[in-house]
Amino acid sequence: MAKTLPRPTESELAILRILWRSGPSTVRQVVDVSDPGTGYTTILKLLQIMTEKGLVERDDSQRTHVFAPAQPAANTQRQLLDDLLDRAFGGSAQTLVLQALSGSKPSRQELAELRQLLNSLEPRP
Amino acid sequence: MAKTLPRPTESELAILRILWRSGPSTVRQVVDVSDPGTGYTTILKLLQIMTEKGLVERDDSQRTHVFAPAQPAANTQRQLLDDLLDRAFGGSAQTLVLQALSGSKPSRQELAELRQLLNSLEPRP
DNA sequence: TTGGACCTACGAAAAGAATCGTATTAAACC
DNA sequence: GGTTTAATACGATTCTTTTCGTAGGTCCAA
Repeated sequence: MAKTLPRPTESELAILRILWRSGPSTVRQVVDVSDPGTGYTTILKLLQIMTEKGLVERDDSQRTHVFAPAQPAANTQRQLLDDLLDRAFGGSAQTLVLQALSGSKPSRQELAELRQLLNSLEPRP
Repeated sequence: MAKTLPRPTESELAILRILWRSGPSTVRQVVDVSDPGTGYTTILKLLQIMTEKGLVERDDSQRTHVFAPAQPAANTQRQLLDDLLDRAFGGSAQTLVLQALSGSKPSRQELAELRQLLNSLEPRP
């Protein structure tokens, strides 16, 4: 069963974003694409903590360990979204969607895709 | 000009939610609808901090002060949404919207409103 | 006019995050 | 073999957030 992981903190999320994009990475690799000025041991420590929390999985079969996200991006994103929904939007997904849409200037292309999504969601009799 | 306020912390947001729902309130009133077990001075202190940050406005013309949100809910929600968008979704509003929609089961009514919104967003020739 | 109820201010402890210095170990190189 | 290079582990420090105790002021009722 997929037990629910703790919500990643701000810096943890920054690292997860990198891992999602780059795939399994060593500390060095993460450092290389992180905000310049971030110390090596800082990121190492974070990855250690994240391993304890279960947010990432560590392959230590080689001397240089390799870290990978424990969950696909979509899962975590979903979790964060639900979370924000609860905390700030009173649980109304609609309000959230409206805000997201009304702010961005979606292209015609995006609008079309959204229409299609709406259609697919329409409850069919 | 409306300078941008700092992002509210978790507990600050909890209080904002109450103020958005109840309107301007005294400390006592906030306490009464907060999680039971939360101390009076805890909430008072939070409101003081929030006042400093500019998140709420305080009317101290009476002995018992009254606190009101500095921004309408929509503004802050918008800010939080943009923020999450950046931090977790790589800035793609569409991905976010898709996740939000595909998870909830929007009612026919909601779908209709969304369609209408889409129409209003359609770039007119 | 004093005692109790209720308010705000303030400081500080406790808990959680983020950052880094230092120690130690392992590999690689000469 | 011994030195340099590069990795992990760990503790300490700093910063932020949360929580609350205590002190001091104001109002009102007995």
